[in-house]
Amino acid sequence: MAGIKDVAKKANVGVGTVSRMLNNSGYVAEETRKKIEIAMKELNYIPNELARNLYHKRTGIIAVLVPNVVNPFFTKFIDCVEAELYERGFKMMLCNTEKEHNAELEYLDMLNRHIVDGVITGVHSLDVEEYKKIHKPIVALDRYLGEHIPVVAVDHKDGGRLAAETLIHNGCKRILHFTGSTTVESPYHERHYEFERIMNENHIKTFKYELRWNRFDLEYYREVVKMVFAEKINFDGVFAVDALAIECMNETIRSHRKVPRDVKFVAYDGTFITEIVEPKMTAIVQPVEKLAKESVRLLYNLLCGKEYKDKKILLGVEIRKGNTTIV
Amino acid sequence: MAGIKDVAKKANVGVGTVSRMLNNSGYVAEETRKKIEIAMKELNYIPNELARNLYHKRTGIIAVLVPNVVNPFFTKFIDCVEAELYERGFKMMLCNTEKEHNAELEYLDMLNRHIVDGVITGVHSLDVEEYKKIHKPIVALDRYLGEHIPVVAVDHKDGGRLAAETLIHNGCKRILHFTGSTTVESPYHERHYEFERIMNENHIKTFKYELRWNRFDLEYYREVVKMVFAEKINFDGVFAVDALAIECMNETIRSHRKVPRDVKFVAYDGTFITEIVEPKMTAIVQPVEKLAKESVRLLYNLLCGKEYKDKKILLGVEIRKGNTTIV
DNA sequence: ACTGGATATGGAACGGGTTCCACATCCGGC
DNA sequence: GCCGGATGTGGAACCCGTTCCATATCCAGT
Repeated sequence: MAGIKDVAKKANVGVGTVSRMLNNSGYVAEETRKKIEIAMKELNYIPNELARNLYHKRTGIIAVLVPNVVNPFFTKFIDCVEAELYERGFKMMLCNTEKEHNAELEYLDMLNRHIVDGVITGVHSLDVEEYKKIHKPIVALDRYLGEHIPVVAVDHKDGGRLAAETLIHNGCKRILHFTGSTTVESPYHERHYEFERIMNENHIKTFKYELRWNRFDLEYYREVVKMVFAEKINFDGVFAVDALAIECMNETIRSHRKVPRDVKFVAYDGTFITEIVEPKMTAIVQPVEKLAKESVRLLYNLLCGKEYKDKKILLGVEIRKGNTTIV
Repeated sequence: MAGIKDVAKKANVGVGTVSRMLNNSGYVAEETRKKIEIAMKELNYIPNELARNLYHKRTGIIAVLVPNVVNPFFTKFIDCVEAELYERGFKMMLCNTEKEHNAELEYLDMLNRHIVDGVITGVHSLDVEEYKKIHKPIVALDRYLGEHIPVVAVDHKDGGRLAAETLIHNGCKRILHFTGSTTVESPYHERHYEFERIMNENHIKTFKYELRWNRFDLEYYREVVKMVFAEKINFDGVFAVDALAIECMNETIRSHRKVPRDVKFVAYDGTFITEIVEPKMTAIVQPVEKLAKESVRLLYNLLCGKEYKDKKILLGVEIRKGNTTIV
């Protein structure tokens, strides 16, 4: 409860002197320092960050927007971003936009209301127009939000290529291919275009299913798997995001077909869940930690007012061979 | 950039009137309202939340501390807490204390520095003494932090009983039992005490392994599994937290033993990962969503200054039968 | 005509820091 | 002895809203 004025009075100095001492700025005589120190201790003084923030117009808080927290890709992203922000003295405000569709707007508005200093958004929902209005530090994860907002993503085209080539080398002829929703503009579509292109080139049949926008939960993936299996398609290869690939594999196993003998799987993302299933999944691995680091780095540059030439950062992907493919 | 003063000047009114209008408090004539509205629009005025916060001594931000974000139990907890806080108009600041051991202290200090209004802590590290000093809204998840801090937890004793009885009914005679670290005081130990008690009562041999404090990651679990398997113990039942149980099962399968025929598994927590492995795991399920809801409810009561009789909230657990046990 | 409550408004004080300017002192150099 | 830079200090102004008090008007009731 004690404020800087109380400290100043108790120590018989001016408020300016106390402030200078607290911030180690300007001159304060050693003797005065001690007097103030004693006064602070006696009054149990703790600076009120709110008042500081008001003056400096910054809070040291970054909002991170994700469509879903539970999806391991986003979980890991959040985890890494938090660590990276912490390193640079920032705190992370986390926002899950899945349930409340107006949450994204609300969190963006926080930029204007000076509650957060910047935003990292991995959300794939809002109209791009909303972002155009805002000229504050924003970085996008895997999403195009207009010219002025830098994007961090992986080389999805290469990811699509790796997946396609792997399934081809494994001799797959009839492939289930689950793509993201095309209602949002995002770099990730590249992997599906490239995948299809290569499959076409090689005259391999694919069965393409477009997933619904903004659903990343297990329940939905189960629905999709049930639906697809009901069609009794004869397939020998699957390309899908981690959790969906896994659900698909489990259903395959439950239908008494062997993996990888009868069906090969390549998962996209390569989060930890692809490593805890048996057989371990072959996966295209996104370097989530690097994505997080780059996102924070870019945002930090924006915050410091540095010029960023990096409007788009593209990181490499790798394939991690598991036992859902043979070669 | 425009402030309330600019608006007042432009609309030819006093700042008080503008403020009253913004907050819908006190009287403002309809005509004046319109004038102010126009001025606000022209100046593109957005209230500065920071100034508001300073006056009201609140930020609407709650810090949530967890030892690990990636562990699905905590992930789900965070997810639910965020949603619940959002409902009540609060934002969540997320802190992972795993990497930086002083992070916990720093985030607690935010309470004093008025950066956050309250704390929900699921962290199992800091000395309880640190918490005793703080008389601000704090709620603990599954951890005792002293008389004055309410705890939300599940009935671990019952969980231990359910696990024990299940393995016994399944005819297990030699059981691997992985317990949490006993260096922290937490309600969760109850499950291990009860489990051991029942096993002793029934003269069933257990092999007990105490896990290291504050490690919830896969890498560590793998190490533990490798270590235990190296001992070539002959076991027919396992009781462990989700991810560890899964790693254990996978290693079992890789050693060409059949699940559940040769070895039965009961996982503790029952997060989604126990549902995506084949065979699906039998698990003691913690009602994470309820834990989150109760945590937020208690914290909210503290924030409102309501008396809480609820110093300890105990929620029920359930067993979800999967295919890693037979009966 | 008088009174009192409802309606309406302006502006000073406040919340708790930071910064800057004015001013004072001390010391070394010429 | 004078000058100028380094050292040191107090306090007003500011950051941007909120609240409260003083003041004013209007209208209905008696």
